[in-house]
Amino acid sequence: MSTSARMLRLLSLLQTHRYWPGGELSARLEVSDRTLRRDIDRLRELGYAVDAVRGVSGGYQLRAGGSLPPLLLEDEEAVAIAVGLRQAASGSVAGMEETSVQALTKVIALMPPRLRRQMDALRSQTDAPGPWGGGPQVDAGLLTVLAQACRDDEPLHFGYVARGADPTERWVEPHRLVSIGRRWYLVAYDRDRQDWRSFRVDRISEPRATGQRFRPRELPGGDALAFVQAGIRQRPQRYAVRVRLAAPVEQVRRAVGHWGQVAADGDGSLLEMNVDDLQWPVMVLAQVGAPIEVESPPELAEALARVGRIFSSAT
Amino acid sequence: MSTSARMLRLLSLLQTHRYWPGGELSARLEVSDRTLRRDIDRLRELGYAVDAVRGVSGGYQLRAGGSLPPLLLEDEEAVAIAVGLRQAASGSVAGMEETSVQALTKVIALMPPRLRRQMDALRSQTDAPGPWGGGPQVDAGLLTVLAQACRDDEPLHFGYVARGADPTERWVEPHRLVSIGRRWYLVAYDRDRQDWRSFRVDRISEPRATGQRFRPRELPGGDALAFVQAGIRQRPQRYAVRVRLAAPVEQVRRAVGHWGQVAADGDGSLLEMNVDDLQWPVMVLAQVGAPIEVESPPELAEALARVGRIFSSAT
DNA sequence: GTCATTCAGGACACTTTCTGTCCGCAATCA
DNA sequence: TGATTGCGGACAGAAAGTGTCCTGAATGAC
Repeated sequence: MSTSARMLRLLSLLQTHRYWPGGELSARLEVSDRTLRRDIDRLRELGYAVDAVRGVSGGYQLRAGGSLPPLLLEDEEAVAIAVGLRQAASGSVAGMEETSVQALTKVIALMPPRLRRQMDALRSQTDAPGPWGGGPQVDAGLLTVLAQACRDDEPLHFGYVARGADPTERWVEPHRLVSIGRRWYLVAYDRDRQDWRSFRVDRISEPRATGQRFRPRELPGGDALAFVQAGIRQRPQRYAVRVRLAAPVEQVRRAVGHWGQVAADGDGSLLEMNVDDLQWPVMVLAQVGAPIEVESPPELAEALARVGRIFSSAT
Repeated sequence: MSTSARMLRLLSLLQTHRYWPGGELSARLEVSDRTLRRDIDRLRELGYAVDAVRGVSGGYQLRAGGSLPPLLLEDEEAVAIAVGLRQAASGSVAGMEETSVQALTKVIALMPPRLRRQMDALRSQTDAPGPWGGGPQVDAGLLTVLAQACRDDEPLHFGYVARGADPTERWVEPHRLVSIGRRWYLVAYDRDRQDWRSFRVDRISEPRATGQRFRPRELPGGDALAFVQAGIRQRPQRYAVRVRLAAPVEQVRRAVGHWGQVAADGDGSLLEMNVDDLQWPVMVLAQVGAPIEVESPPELAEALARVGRIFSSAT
């Protein structure tokens, strides 16, 4: 076995069990104990912190060091990571979406097909929306295809349905993915229209990479996020929810999480949140289970009344 | 730079941008083009699939191969992975909990302190319970401490509050973590009581690893899962929810996700789910927003009626 | 304290690998 | 057709890796 391969193997061993007597390591790597010590030294020179314990039942272990060593993952671990990232990328973790997609793309691109199949098999279970799922679900598979095309400078074909328009076929040079709120946008140079456009990812269908490459252009202004924001003229109608609750702040906050602001209001609480969809606050209020006074919007009061009727007449 | 280090560097380069002209690579690694070709060959011998394109604007790229190459992650990517896995480990992804914890432990153990701090900083945002948060939230940080102690055979001190008992201090040899339903259990040998015990993780506090190690004992029967299941005599009271809804199956299923079974029932749907906590079905039913007929349990009907009154009287 | 165990690391001789330079060949694209 | 880029053999010198010594130091069992 070559030195490089052996070093990787050693790193892998140190990562899995964390604590190894030197004899065991040298046996597994089929080298003398001296060489093992040298290998350990090499790892240390590469910046990885390998601790050693001397004496009876001494041994080596990898400690967290200054930089993250190459992660050597078992198959299931890789799948778990991909699944977890997929969740994070589809917005279940605030603020991590873009980095998650980036990491996910990297993992997916390197995954052997069998692992990818395994991951897809888990998809039906994991992508299920659940009660909280509001708004169009983002397809993590789609995201990774787009992210990969951005990274590799590969031109893309895809179908696109613009707001209130007929389906069109696009042929673009993808530039960047941007996540705003709960939506994803692809900033790309449209080859047919010869101009920069931003596309809502949930309206993109059947992306086809060509395997070719293009020379990256420079986005005017350079800031993809600003470009997308400038493009969003009409925001979807939003509700500014403002509700008084006869329950202690703590209780309300536990139900709301970070999806809204909760303030004290006498003995009760004042809840404020901004949402696209009223089902969200309805669910929150159902969980709090305390008397409610809706200040705004009126639509929320109507929604509550409707659900109230249904619930009251439920046998 | 040593050969091993250069190989890792090359692998890293191939992972980040995916497509590189040979000249660029050899320049970055400060070696001749010939050596670069040899390095590429070495990678191929190690089992990594490196594609090459000849001719003008040719180059190299890493393809998904037979095995997952060592993942070389940027700092933010590592953090994203840790955050995503944390979510998955706390049960947001069904069936992946144990593997997620395993992968998470590996990543955390290798993370430099600065990344760990960064991750913890994100914790306040990501761990927020939100409207769906039913039941005690599992602390992923706690889980990784326990998982690591299991892996490294390190004895643990921790505080424990058994069901309906006073707080006690435990001194155990941790064996395995087991996830059942939405709960986590630690199977360990209790040194003071000199016997095997299973501990509910959400009742464990302040685990302290000692840095020592113990010689692993063999769990009688060998099956940690069976051991825990045998220990759970009295299950918490559960509700078998059975509800008829005047809404098409599709709509109901979208709201329910995989948290319950939905079947067609004439024009409407029949929803069945098993829960510990009735707030869950209440929220689901609030989202569906269709007329309801509760078959069981009676407690659900009461809960709905209570929420219905509150909603109806919300100004 | 004594002793066995285990990691640490210098020295040396030997082997192997690695590297750069040279070369002709093959594939690709303008 | 010619320019560009990857492929890979050959070769000699440089560099490294390796095993076998050795002594030292820390640790824990007795």
